[in-house]
Amino acid sequence: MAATDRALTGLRQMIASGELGPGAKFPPEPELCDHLGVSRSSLREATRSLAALGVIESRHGSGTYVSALDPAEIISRFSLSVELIPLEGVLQLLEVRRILEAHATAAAAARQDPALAERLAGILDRLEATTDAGEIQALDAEFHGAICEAGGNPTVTALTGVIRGRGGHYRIFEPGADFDAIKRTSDLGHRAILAAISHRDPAAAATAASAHIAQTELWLRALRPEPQVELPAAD
Amino acid sequence: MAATDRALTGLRQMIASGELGPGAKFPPEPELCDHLGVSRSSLREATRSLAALGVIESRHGSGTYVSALDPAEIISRFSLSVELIPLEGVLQLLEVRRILEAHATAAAAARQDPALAERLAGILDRLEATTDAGEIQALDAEFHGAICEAGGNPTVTALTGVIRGRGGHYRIFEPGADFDAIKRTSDLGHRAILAAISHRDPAAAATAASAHIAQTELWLRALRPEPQVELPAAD
DNA sequence: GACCGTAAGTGGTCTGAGGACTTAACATCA
DNA sequence: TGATGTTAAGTCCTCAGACCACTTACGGTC
Repeated sequence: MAATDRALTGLRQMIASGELGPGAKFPPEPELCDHLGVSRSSLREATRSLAALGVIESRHGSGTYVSALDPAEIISRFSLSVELIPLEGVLQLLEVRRILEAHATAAAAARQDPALAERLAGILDRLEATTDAGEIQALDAEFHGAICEAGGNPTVTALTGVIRGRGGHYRIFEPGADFDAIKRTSDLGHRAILAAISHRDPAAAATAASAHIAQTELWLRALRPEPQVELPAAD
Repeated sequence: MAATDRALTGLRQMIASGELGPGAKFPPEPELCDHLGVSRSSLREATRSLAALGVIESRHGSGTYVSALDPAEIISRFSLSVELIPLEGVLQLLEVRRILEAHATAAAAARQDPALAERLAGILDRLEATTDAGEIQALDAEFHGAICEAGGNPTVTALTGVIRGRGGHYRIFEPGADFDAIKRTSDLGHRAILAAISHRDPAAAATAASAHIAQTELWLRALRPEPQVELPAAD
């Protein structure tokens, strides 16, 4: 087994075995090198790998620690890779978001929290009053994020957040030919979601959220058509 | 900005800008070091980070390449971190699996594919005939995996697969006090799912899948109770 | 008791060297 | 001509040593 893989396996094993729990501190690098039988370079490449995955954190001058191992935080790390996925993959991810967010929106509607409806109404008031692309994206994220949070599963909130962030890069809301129509449709979709939540109607909330995100998927397909399919290679 | 972060940002930028698409080859390390203004150590730590996230691949003796950037493959990389998440987080993830797999199972039921039902029946015949923990886990994964695949969204298949793999580590099916009762309930759940798919009843399929996974969540809670809550620290 | 400077501990970065693997060009032989 | 084995170039992998930057805690000073 290669040196870096040996180090990687060793570090993961230290966590998986329970030797080091969330927040625990690793021994200093020289000691770990000795223990794992690799050079400092290889050890550092292994720790970087785990840090990228959100499993450990290195703090300059302090030490290397096991992260909180919180699924929401780990999923957030995914944005580094999700942001590079091309359109075809983003559409697959948007279906995931649609399914999860429909569920979370229904759960939020079932919660009977007047404060939530009030907060959401305030966000929509601001959202409907602006035409700035960046502000639209931020308020949209705040709206959906608040709903997911009320849904009660932080993992779902993190996952939908990552996907929403990726979709936002396509900037559907740049002023252009169909800007007015798209913006109006989007605003209406948000109001439908809010109405369902205010009426404490989970089924309607799920339907409204699902329809709203499905609409986004259609816009993405229309605005950024897929590249030509490559000719099949003979092999 | 730190050296490794500079390299990381630079590498990601090369992909995000479209300069390098899926499968493209990066320049040799010395050239990249020059271009990014960092040493080879820092560059290599950056490439390791992106490799851990499934964004790039280094091939010994050949070169460094952009990965296929396929969301299913990228999600698979997640298993490295998900496998270390403690129970409380796993339960949050299992809810994600329940939601997604209910959806995928419904989609599979709507597909009207007799070959699928036949294949699933074969898997269940073998599953019901064994009491070996490892074999149960493998066949269970094959059953649910085949259904998700038929659902049509590879990203959903990958995500549910990663979560299922983590849950499997708890080995609910180790022979023990309640083994017979658990096994029988599980087998019945699988048959209910298959019946819904065979009858092309998406709603029933979603319900059956959801109930089956919810049952797994209950077993996990029961068999591996959460650790004691820590006393709140004064700060 | 509060503040500050110092020193030890620890991760971050750079340089240089040699090894291991892949790939393709080339020579050889049937 | 075609297949095969050899060679060399290209590239990533690993190691070692040195120095820098940051954090933390100790002890002194006011």
